[in-house]
Amino acid sequence: MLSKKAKYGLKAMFYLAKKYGKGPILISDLAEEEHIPKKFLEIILLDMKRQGLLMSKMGKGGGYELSKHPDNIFVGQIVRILDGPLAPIPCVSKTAYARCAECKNEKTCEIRKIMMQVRDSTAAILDHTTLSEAPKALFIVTKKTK
Amino acid sequence: MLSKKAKYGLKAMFYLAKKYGKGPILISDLAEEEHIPKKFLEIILLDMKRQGLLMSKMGKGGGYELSKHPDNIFVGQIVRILDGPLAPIPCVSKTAYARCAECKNEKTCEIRKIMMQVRDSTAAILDHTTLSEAPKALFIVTKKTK
DNA sequence: GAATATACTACTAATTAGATAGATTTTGTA
DNA sequence: TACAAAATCTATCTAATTAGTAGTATATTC
Repeated sequence: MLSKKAKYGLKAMFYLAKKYGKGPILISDLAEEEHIPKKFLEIILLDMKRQGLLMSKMGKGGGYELSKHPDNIFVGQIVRILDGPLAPIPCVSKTAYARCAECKNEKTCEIRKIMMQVRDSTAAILDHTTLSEAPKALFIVTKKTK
Repeated sequence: MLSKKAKYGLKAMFYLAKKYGKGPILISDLAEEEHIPKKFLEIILLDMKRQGLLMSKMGKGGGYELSKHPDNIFVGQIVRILDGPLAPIPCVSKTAYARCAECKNEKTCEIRKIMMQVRDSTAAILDHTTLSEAPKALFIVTKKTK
């Protein structure tokens, strides 16, 4: 499940993508427009600024804007910043691998094999989709013939 | 993220699948073999019995076993019972749809479009994989040419 | 230096995850 | 029929995470 934090963050980023090139946008405006609690949004935007996706300016005429073109910001990056790794279990994460404490044999673990597929397909979607477009990736599901 | 509950549940189900046809298995044995806290496992198995995936027998010689052939039990069912809907956001769930409170227009929501894809690919994997096999579904990712 | 913004610190409330304890019911068998 | 083994039920409990709020500090512009 995507947290509200990530959902709000994505909403905010898509909003800023639409306004890209028009100068800084106020947190207050963004919060009001997208129905996001303002103080919560502050935290979210700050997170993304720290990770380099946003620029901010204080004082009059200030606000937030994307630090690069929407074409170059992927949805996967945003989700990882706000919700952590995409992998459903840590033992299949590429960005935050961790062994399962109770696992007897990682190589033969059926759950791991399955969740690896889930991770890969999710990552393929989110890491090919940018803020400027509808999803690029196209998925074709076929049955493997035994 | 998959909860520990779901991970333990899957482990237990794969274990019972291996023992299918050999009569009831004790919770204690299962817990010990797979390193799952016994009392927690009780709850998990009971959940799955209530949903019809397991049969149990009380008293001496009792225990748990699959209620049908492993070929006919899909990983997606188990995950849904233990962790709820597969969809990353409620507005793309097929089994538990709910509108997002803050959403202005569901039809045009970019987040929704993306998460719909994630849901569909996840479901395609989990609902084509049974307890008796390695995953059946094969995923091919291609870039949509604009 | 006043007004306007973000940045930072520090809470709090609600929910969920991950269990544990102990009593009860069912069943096989001595 | 009594006993022991096993699942089942009831009732909590604690810790972590999520979601959000309040108030203060700091930077910028006019």
